[in-house]
Amino acid sequence: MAEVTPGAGVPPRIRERGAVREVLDRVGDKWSMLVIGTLRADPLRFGELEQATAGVSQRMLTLTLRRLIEDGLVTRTAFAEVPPRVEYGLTDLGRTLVPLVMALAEWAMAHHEQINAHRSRHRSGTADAPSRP
Amino acid sequence: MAEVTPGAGVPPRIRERGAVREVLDRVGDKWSMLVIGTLRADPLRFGELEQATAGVSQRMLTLTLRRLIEDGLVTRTAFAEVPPRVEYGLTDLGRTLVPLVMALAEWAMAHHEQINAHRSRHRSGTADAPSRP
DNA sequence: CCGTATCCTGTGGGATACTG
DNA sequence: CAGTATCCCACAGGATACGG
Repeated sequence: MAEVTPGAGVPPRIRERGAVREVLDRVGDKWSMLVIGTLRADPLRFGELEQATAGVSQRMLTLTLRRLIEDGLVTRTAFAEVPPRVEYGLTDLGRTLVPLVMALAEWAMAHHEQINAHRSRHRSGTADAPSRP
Repeated sequence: MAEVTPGAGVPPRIRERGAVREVLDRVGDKWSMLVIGTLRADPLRFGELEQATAGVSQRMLTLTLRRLIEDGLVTRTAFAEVPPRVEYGLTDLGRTLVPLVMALAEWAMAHHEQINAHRSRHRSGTADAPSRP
């Protein structure tokens, strides 16, 4: 982590916190990461993206894409054809996020069962928490 | 649940998607990642956590911690003293998330300026998007 | 000191219908 | 096909006040 950066008077912990908050506000929503992961291989059309990202509404897909385009993570290419065709793909910047998305996916697949188990245990019995808040 | 079993009828892409959605629903909120990152070194008391996680309200810190405890990512240890003392720390499972948080932090610090620049450009001029949706 | 309870607001996000 | 517009609800999350 860039401790070398001349942070002047700002402690690195604070800068890190702000940065994490920023990135979470941007890609921590319900669909951004999923869209980026879906586009990791090659560009897709709107409809393809809609199908691939099962469960997303047109509205949210549009909004998500707009935000990602504004942030410079995704490109939008409209072909002047009939019927109209639009393709979305990752920018170089967007591609730098792909490893993180994949890491997140791997972590999730590796541990979500364990998490669900632990959660269920708490929900039902609360068998092992004597000092329950 | 037998990951060794080849995904029967379910394509791996789908499982991955579901897992990503799940993990994002759990740690993709406003404070969870931040709390985990803050606890990465050693356990902290409630008040310390509140100060370290600048901007969090008591309510949200409580709720966030409860969810993390339920999911088995964080431990809560209450010492029967006067005045009362409570310490929160990461479980082994929680610790497996730390590298991801750090990676996210590094990505954010490396690219947030570029993102902000791109966003500003779009907000003001929209100088380079002829076919604006 | 460590929370919980209550109230209140903004907004994320779904459903649906319409346009170019 | 690729969106936009509108309505509406649920809930994340802040402020404040109170309990153990």
